Amino acid sequence: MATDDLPETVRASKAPAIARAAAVLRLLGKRGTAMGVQAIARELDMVPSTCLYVLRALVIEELVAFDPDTKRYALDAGVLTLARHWLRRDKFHDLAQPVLDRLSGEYGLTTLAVKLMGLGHIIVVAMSQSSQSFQLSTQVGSRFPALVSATGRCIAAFGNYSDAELRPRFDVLRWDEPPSWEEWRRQVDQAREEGIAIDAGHYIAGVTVAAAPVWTKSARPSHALVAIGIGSALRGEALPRLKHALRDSARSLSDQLSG
Amino acid sequence: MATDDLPETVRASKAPAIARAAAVLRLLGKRGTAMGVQAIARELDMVPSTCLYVLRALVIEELVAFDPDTKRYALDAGVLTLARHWLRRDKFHDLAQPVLDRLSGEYGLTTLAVKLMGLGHIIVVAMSQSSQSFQLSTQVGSRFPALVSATGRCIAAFGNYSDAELRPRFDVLRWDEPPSWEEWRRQVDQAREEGIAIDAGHYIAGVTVAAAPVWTKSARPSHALVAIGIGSALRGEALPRLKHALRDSARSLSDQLSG
DNA sequence: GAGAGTCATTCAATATATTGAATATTGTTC
DNA sequence: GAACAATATTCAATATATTGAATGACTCTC
Repeated sequence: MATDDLPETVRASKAPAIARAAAVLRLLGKRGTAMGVQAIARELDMVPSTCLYVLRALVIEELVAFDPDTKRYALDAGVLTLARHWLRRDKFHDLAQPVLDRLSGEYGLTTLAVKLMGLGHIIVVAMSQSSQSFQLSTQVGSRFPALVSATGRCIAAFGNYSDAELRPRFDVLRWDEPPSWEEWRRQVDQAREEGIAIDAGHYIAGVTVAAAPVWTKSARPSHALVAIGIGSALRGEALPRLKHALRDSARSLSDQLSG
Repeated sequence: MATDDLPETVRASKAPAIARAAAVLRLLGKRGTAMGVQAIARELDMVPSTCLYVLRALVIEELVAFDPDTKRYALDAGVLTLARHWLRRDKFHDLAQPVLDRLSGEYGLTTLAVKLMGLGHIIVVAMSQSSQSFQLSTQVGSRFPALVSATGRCIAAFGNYSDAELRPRFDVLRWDEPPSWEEWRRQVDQAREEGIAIDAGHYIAGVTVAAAPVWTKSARPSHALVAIGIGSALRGEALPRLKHALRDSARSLSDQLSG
């Protein structure tokens, strides 16, 4: 989920405490600073006493740290352990990392491997940056809206979504230089033909982004490889070569993951 | 917690669903492989239907991924996002990283920053390895028993725990070359005098580990800096110098964190 | 290709987590 | 330093999550 205000999420579920707990964790993550029971409860529309019990349970599980002096709650290191476990067994992460390193080194840019989480958002699961490229800094675990930038065109091109599903999501995106809906649709079509999507300075001015889909077995792509280059780095000859390399790498990964 | 079989954890709490959810997450993390409802329920002594509802809630929160084909559940990338948030605002992590990098480079060894979670265990929150050192590989998020190795002596020396608390924990530790209780107590005393703890090949044969405590404000140290060197790298002159450097760095971090 | 065994899933009854008002505690203002 | 305001926390009543038996779906065996 992403709503963070937990209206139907809680009501529908048979385990609402879990939805509340997750919302608390996300809130504490977003804020960063430690928060009191009341503040958390207000933010999430929870009853303070309920919030307290949720927090206590999370403290026991070491997902939340409690400072007895200030009576404030913050994320605890337990979340790190979970993340490490995830990274250890994710096949895609393992296979993608060396590919990213090679691409980064060869073309002198930043590369990402992302997991596509439907139409909601994507999550960066691996990253590699060339020593020469400026830190177009993104971290593993970062989330971005699904339809933005090159990855967004990739999802739209290969996800078989209807315009009715895409349009409302598209309309709320934030770009440096927003494309019109028609323009974007054309670029999506082109991405479908070429097997790779390009964002030429729309998402971030002066930055070119390329994204190639990776399939595991389902009808829709589950992941994508992304390359990010400062505009000048991908002028002329370089971009076509990169497109080939990225597309081939993505295909190769798809094969390995399906087999 | 850590028991993972959730006996009193669930019963005592006012939000048992959260304890169950955490246990499920840890189990899925430990196993790595995707699991079915029944298998998870059996492992954790849960009713299958309850387990199903817990899993569904976790899937909605994107902490668990569900494969509709195989009907198996596994950790999802959402845990990454939480971890990233934790790393972003943890003051200790931010301050410790450059210190670790400097120490690693200067002495050609692997350094860690760990968070001390009471007498149960410690969690690695930052790491730096010198290019020349062999990968004494440990990852951010790794957990170790609290009392083992140099960190263990550090905790025992500065934590003000009674022998009655320490002994049972000590007796179940696994070492390459286990020290006797008396021997260990002497080493703990020495650590208290010197302000830094050493494990000379006990935990892992041929590997010397040093750990210096970091205080934030409470009576007990909250973190520690750790240096790990292949035996020969810390013979003779090198070890005393490293001890000084590590202790000074830990002191300096303590000051910065308290201020 | 039928049958047994396992698995995921549903459903109504009950044990229980959630609620909000009341109390205790903390921090703040004059 | 006292009184206030805001917060954390407790507690019993109720709305509800948990339970386990029953159903449906699946896979493996002969």
